[in-house]
Order: sequence, then structure tokens, then C-alpha cells
Amino acid sequence: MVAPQYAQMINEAKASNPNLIEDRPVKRRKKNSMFVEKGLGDVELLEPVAPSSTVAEEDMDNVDGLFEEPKEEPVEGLEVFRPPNLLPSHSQTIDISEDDSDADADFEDVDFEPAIPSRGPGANDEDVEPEHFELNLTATAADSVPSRAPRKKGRVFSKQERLVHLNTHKLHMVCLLASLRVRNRWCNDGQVQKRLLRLLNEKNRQWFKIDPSWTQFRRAESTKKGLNIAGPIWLANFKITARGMRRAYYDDDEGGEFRVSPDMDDVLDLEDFRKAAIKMEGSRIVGAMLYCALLRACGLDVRLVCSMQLLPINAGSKSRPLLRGVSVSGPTTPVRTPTPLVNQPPPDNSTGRSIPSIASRRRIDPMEALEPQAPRPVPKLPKMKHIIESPFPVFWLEVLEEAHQRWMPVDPLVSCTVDKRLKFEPPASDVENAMVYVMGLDTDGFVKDVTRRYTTWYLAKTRKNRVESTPGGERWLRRVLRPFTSRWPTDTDDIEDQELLGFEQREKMPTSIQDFKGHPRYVLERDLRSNEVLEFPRHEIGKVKAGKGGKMEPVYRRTDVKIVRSADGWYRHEGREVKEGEQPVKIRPARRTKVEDDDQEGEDARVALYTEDQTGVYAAPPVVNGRVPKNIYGNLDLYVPSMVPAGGVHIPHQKAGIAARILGIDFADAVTGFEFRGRHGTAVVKGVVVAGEFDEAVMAVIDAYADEERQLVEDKRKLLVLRMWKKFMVGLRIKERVDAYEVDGEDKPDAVLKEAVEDEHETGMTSEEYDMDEGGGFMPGDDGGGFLPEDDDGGGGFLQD
DNA sequence: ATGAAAGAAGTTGCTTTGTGTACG
DNA sequence: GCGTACACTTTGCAACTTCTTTCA
Repeated sequence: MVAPQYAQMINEAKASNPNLIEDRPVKRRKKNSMFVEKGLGDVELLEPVAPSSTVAEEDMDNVDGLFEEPKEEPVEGLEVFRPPNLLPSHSQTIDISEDDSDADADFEDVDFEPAIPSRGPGANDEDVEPEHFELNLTATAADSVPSRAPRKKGRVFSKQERLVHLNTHKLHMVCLLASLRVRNRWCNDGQVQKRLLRLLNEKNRQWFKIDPSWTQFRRAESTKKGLNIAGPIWLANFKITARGMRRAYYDDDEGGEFRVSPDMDDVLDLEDFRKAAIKMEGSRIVGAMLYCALLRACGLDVRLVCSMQLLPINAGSKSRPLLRGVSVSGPTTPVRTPTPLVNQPPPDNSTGRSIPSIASRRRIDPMEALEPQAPRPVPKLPKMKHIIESPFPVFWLEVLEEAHQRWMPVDPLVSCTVDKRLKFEPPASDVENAMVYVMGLDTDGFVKDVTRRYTTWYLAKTRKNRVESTPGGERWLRRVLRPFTSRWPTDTDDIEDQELLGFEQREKMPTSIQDFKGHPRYVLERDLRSNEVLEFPRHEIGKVKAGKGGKMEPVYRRTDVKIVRSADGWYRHEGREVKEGEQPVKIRPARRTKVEDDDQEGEDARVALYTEDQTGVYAAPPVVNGRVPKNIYGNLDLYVPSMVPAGGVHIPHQKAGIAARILGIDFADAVTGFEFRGRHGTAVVKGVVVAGEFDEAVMAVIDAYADEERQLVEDKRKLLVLRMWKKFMVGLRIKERVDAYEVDGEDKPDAVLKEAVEDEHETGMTSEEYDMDEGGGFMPGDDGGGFLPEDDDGGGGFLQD
């Protein structure tokens, strides 16, 4: 039951801003910015993947099932993610047609291209209407002409576009998590582990065999020593022949075709992985995975750790850097062999340089690949340059140091370190690698967010690039990770949580002015919003130097920031009023609303602002003797429930006003807000306020009203039914009469009947005489609410329906 | 190289209790 | 002359955001 959750979450994200489909002119937009317009709609793509609801239990393997065997072009899922619609077609994104594994059972009932995007279970009612969306799509993708030349770099993204970026980021995370889970599971593969164990001899492995009787120190040192021995052995045996995961970028070149680098990692399934274990080569990803498998085989508790290279939430002006160290020439996309390769010999891989097509590789039996190949002409392959990647790893491991129940980072390939957590974070300027989310997957496939262990400025910098910095982001991430989290935390988990919390708590105060902006813990006065104020008395907790040669600025706690509002604002938004004698804590110039206001007092008008502490809950004048006090507009402000006057009751029913009038009691329309249409705001009335003692009376009248309405509907239905019976009986009667008149030689009573009935049709069956003379018994009694007006087409209409 | 400041160019949020005309 | 239904209206400004450039 994982996928539907995500679909729902993404839908919620969409629904949370219904305005985003609002069809309004966007002043500056890149031509062909199709993904931006279309991306949202395509988030729907996740929904159909939902397995049938019969899978009730939290079957986590479902995730694996769904993402088990990505075919076609899954490499991009690892390296660069693109919104599904950027690809030539959906079917190409998730094409499972040639999949013959059991995994596709999950897909069988799935329609990947629903004509109308279906609503997710529990999807918000504010969901985008598909037709509406379609319209917008066409309009913007085809007709949008920027009012001026788009800025080359650093263009400003609209709210819509930014929302698409956010949703893309989320979707990317979900997909990558699923992908990681599959890959992590491969690291448990018995065949792979058995094979890899050959690398370490008995003596090497002895370090991992901990004797519980040893001292804590000795146990810890033994593990470390073992890792320090195994690392170099690994480095010497593993060869990097493919490119691993890179930092992801949104493509500037929106119309361009997506290309996968020819040297991209191409270990796509367990068979590939087993083969890589034998050949001991591949990308950094494969290297880390294989080393993970090896250490797990040695009996260690090992996590596969990935610094997720997601498409960013805030798309910057940076465009994708060129790959460095690519093959000089050669295909830009993996060559696909058009015909089935069942009987063809596998391509020669003995050079270790060739990157055969994905299609052909997946059919190679790993054992067969080891057999000596019959010599055959090999086409000259492009020479591969040395692959240049980030000097910091994207994949590495964490090994549980059993003695202290502590996870130690281990990287055998890039930094070649053991237990050096600060050697993993790349600088912000690294175009190949950005550290935003670091996830560790243990043997059981549980995911732990260990980002805090590796980042120096988690709160000041890293957090700003994560979903937690967006509204509702924390909850979203929690929900995404929930299916990947063990429900029974162990002591080790608790220890680690404390450790990670400690990293965060010990984070130093930022040294640059800009890092204070949006910092969850600190704030500078200069960054205060216009509706924010520092609590008095001010509590300075530090100083920071503003720029070089600048002066020192005081630093305050974020928790000391209070929201201020005008007296009117408190009243309208919270139903509170400023207490008597309170002095404003801040004063800001009033906004001039109208041109006609521009007299003297309009120019230096000011608005006094107060904190919540300075206000109390507003108490409306109470209802006395059934009289409801009204304001100058003759109604009652009811912006929040607390504004109902004492002794009164709010009846939020459309008919409440009418009901109160019928009863002849005093009432006031309840104004719950304003609708801004055109130049003027119009009061939104939701029901009325009456004296508490009339509550039941009013409700009774309303109910009676509703009953009457129901009765009306019921009567209409009854009449319809009776008419049908009448028609039937009339027909029968005619038939009876015609049959009675039958003469010799003329035996076509049916035809006569038909004619008679049709006749009846045309006359609109207003033949009351029938009812009066003979058919009276079929009509409702006169007390049944009287005779309802008969529609002109009523007679014919119901028979056709 | 890095960060601060200023400028540019866009987006967002606040605004907040109608009016005029045709017609029966 | 009065009451009712209905069409028309759909701002504009300042704050804010996010980028670039320039400078130290």
C-alpha cells in the first residue's frame, strides 16, 4: 500500500494550491516550456500504479514489486530524473511490455495513460479538473508568446513553475527511494556475497569476528582495523568503468531529446549485478554496492548510503555541466538491437571497455559471460577516457561499530576513509555532487535519513534545499519515509537519533549574513518581515559581522520573533481585540487604497501593530431577550466561531434566515468573510445568528423545509410512475377494445394498438376523461398534495428514458 | 574565491458590506 | 413609481523574492 500513499500526497500538494491551474497570462515564459505546464498533470502518472486495494497489509515489498525491473531507460532514474512528460511518451518511461518477470503482475491492471486523470483515493475535492487542465496546456504550450525576450540566465520562475519543481523533486525522491531499495536488496544476494568473499582471506576476515569477552575498545578497534585492511584490497580489485549518479539539473534545452551518456551505469537487474561482481567493475554505485555485499557477507551490519542527487526544489540558473571524461565518439544513446538476441552470441566484453546495449546485456547469462568466447570480429570501439566525477562520493556505506552501537561511514572508492564523517560533504560549488538528503538503507531495507551526520551547515544551508523548508514538507517527508521505517526502533536506533540530534544542536551560528535568512534558530533584525517584531525586552544571543569591514549586528532567537497585526487585522482574522491601554509595538505606513484618499491624512496615515499578547478574545454584545445586536450594516461579524455573541447561536444554513422570518424571531445575518469581486469586497453570508432558545425552533423549520422539498421530489416521482401505469393501462384498454371489435379477415390488432398508442403520444396524454370515467383508480388521491403541473413533453419523455 | 549590497524584474498579498438597467 | 432580476464588475499598490552584477 505504498504507491497510493504517494499519489495521494502528490495530489494533496497539487490541491493545496488550486490557483495553479488558473488560466491567466504569464508575462514572461520561455517558449515551449511544456514541462512546466504539463508536469503537474503528469504527476497523475503515479496514481494508476496503485496496487489493488485488496493488498491490505503494509506489504513493503510492494514498492519493490512496482519498481523492480525498470526496463527501457531506467538509467536516467539513477542519474538524472526528468518529469515523465519530457520523455517522448509515457510508455517509454514505464514500458514493461517486454518484461517477462513476475514483477509485471502488479502492472497488469494498470492503465498508464488514463483518458481522464483519475482521482486518487481521498484526493482533495479541489483537484484539478482535467478538461480545465487540458485547456491551459494547449493555450500555454502552443500560443504563449513572451511579452519580451526571456532573460537568458536566472529567469524568474512563476509560482506555478516553482510548484512543478517542488512536485518533481518529491516525485524524484519517491522513485529514487524505491530504486535504492531494490539495489540495496541485491547487496544481500547470496551468489554475489559468496563470490566476493574470495577477495578476503581468512586472516583478513578475522578482524570482523568479535569476541564478546574483549574490551569495548578492542572490539571497536578490531572492526576498524578490518575495514582499513579490506578497503585497499577492494580499491585494488575494483575498476571504475562507468559513470555513477550525478547531480541532477533541469534541462534548459527543453525541446531537445534526452540523451543518456554512453558510459552511464548500466547495471539494471540482479543478473547484471552478479555479473559485475564477477568482473569487479562498474560505476561507483556498483562499487559501493558490491563492497556493501562483501561486508555484509563478512557478518557486519552494513548500510548502503546514498547522497540523493535530486532535481532541486529551487531551480537555479545553473544548467547541466558537460560530462567530463566521456568517450570521444560513439552513440549518444545506448544502441538497441532490433531483433531478439536469444540465439545470438553475447557481445565480447573481454576488453572491459565496451558498453554494449542495454537490450543485449540483459540477456547475457553471467556464467556464460565468463566462458571463453569464440573469436569473432569485434568492431572497433571508441576509446574511453578516464571518467571524471566529483571528488566526493555519492554512494558509500555505514558499518555498525557494534561495541559503541555507532554507525561509521566507510568509503572504499572515492575518499577511501573509515569513520571520517566530515570527508563526505562536497562544497556548494561542486557541479557533479550536491549533498541534500543522505539516506542509509540497512540489510532489512529500512531507510534512515543520516544527512545531519555529514553536513556542517545543516540548518543554515542544507535544510533550505530540502522539502522540510516548504510548507507541509516535514509531514510529507515523514509520510514518505514511514513505509521505509522500522516500526520497532531498537536501542541502536535511539542512540543514533540522539547522535543526529546532537549534530544539529551543536551546529554553530552562521558566519555569513545570508545564512541567517530563513534560519530556523537565529534571526537578524534586518530579515524581519513587515509583520514581525522582536519580543521585548530584546534578548541578544550573539553578534555577527556584516560583510568585510562591516559592523557587528546583533543576533536574536527565532523563537523571540512575534507576529504583529493591526487592531483590525486581529479582529478580522482571529476575532481578537486589542486590550485597553496597550501601546503599539510597531507602526508602519498605511497603504493607500484609493486614489480619492490622497488628501493630507492619507499621506501620513499609519497603522499601529500589536502582538497577540496585547489582545484578548473579542466578545460580541450579548443577546438579550431574544434580540441579536447588529452592526451598522445590519448584520453580524462572524469571522471565527468565537465571535458568536453570548446567548446566541450560529445556524450556518442557507434557509436559516427564511426560517427565522417565518418564526417571527429576531436574527442577524452571519458575515463570515469577504469575497473580492471587482473593485469591491462583498460580504459572504453564511446562515444567521439567533438567540439560543430559538435554536431548535429554527432547526425544526429548516427541517420542515427540507422535508417539504423531499416531499416535492417524491411527489414528482410518484406522478411519473403513475403516469407510466396510466399509459400502460390505457394501452391495455385500447387493446381490449380493439380485440373486441375484431372482425373476420382483419387480424392485425397489434398494429392498431401501436397506432393508438402513438396517437396518445402526440396528444400529450391529457385525456382527463379517461381518469374521470374509467381510470380514476390509478391516480393519487386528492389529498396527495394536489395536482402537479404537467410538463408538455412529460408524456413522451418518460417512455423514452 | 566568497560574500554583501544594490539593482532589476518579476510575483504575491492585501484590499474588504455594489450599481445600473430592463421590465413587469 | 416601485420592486425585482440580472448583468457587469474582475484593482492597484507595496512588499517580497530571486536573480545578476559589482565590488571588496
